[in-house]
Amino acid sequence: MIEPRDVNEIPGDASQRRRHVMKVRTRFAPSPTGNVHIGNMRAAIYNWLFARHMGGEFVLRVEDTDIERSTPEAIQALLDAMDWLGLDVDGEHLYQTTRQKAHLEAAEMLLEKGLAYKEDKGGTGQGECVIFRMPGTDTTFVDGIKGEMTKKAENMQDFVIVRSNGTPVFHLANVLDDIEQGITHVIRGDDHVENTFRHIALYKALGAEIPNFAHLPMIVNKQGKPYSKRDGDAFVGDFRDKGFLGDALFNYLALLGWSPGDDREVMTREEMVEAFTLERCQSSAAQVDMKKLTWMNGEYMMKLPVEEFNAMAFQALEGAGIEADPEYALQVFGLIRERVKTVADIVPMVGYFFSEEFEYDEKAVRKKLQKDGVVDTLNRLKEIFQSLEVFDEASTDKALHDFVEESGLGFGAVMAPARIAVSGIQSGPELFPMLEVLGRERVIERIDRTIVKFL
RNA sequence: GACCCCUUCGUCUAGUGGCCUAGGACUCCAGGUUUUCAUCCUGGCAACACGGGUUCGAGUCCCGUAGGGGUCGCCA
Repeated sequence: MIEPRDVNEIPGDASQRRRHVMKVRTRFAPSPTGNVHIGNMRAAIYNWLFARHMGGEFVLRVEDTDIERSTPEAIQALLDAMDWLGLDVDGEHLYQTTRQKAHLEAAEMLLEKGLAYKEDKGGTGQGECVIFRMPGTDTTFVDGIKGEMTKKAENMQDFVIVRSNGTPVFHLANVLDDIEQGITHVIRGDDHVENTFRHIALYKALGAEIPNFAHLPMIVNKQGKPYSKRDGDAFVGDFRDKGFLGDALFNYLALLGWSPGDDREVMTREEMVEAFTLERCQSSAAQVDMKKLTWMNGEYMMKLPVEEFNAMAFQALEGAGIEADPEYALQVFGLIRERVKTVADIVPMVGYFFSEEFEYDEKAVRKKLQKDGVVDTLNRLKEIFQSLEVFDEASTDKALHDFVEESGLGFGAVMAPARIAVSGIQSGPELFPMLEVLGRERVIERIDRTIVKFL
């Protein structure tokens, strides 16, 4: 049996001390319920980062003891989410349901040693459950993030480890499985701090070496309360649906409660792995800032290889039920590529390229189109475009400039109506490349339609 | 209520006793670039929760106060 002082009383940073002694191994132990909370996912990210930084291993344990919710689909969703974020796992996954026998045997052993006892707790008549006896000594551990934590013996109570129906309770299963998987560092949410005192007692009773613990602050909403479904976007899937990139969310979440110590924010995986330490983690709660996430996502979007961007755009189109000629679509994507902040921006931004039923922005029509002279301008523009030998970016650009010059109209008085006539809105890609992609036929047709409809 | 923990700009953070008249990023505002929008550039607004100590010197150390959070299940 190894005494706790081995872990807690040697001065210096335990994680570094062990680096040379044993390989670091961290874990992610989610319940597969179909949705992973971002707080949990951030914990997974920190575990992953820490393991990679230390040259150790990161393993997965699926806590699937809730039979009703732990469906194959839910497990797959969990794996997909991890894959999306690029959290690669070492070794085989451990499914907790396969461990029940071992859990129960351990409980039996504790019973035999007198470290646990049976009782009908509270006299509820549910039958006897197995209760772990707290040792009656003060407990101290050094949290990798929060520092030294102490709990007095009188403030700790015995707790149930096997229910009267014979199933093991979380505390027992969790500790036993961490031992089984050789976990050296348990990095988890703040809500487990109190459990840690119990778990340490269990490790001792089981004669196992106590791992290092580190507790991450919670992610909270604007009111400072734990971030929940009510606050929206509480699950990893929500972010994927909103068009965020896995790499961007990873980077954002990594920085929510940790910083490399310098001014870097948009960082590569390698840079984050290199810089990550628990000592640099924050010990106070953090709020998600969607604006900053969106900004960061935009940074990642711009760096995305063209092929990847196009693949995502095609997928988005398909998802929206838009059928498009691939060649034409590719040209359209090129036009909007650098203006997109999230994948979800794509469809609303390209709608008018693929349909003649696009909407006209009312305000734009009123302010820019329904003015004296615009009919003439558009008619003239149409004639010019029709007469062009080649209809492309350069030729439309030149033609329009010439027209502006000879007519004495301002650029705004020509460009704005032209843009609205062909796209319905005032903002968008540069006008001339856009005209080229749309093609002469569409452009002229749309100008005609605009005149009939509004002027 | 008991026991633990937390507290720097609106938000994420840098800061480990002098380099801090507190730095960066996002947001917001103003100007410029782009004769659209987005981008980009420049500038600006904006914080050490409060009160006591310790010290020549405190955002940094100590003690209180206030506020916030977590936990107190045969949930995980």
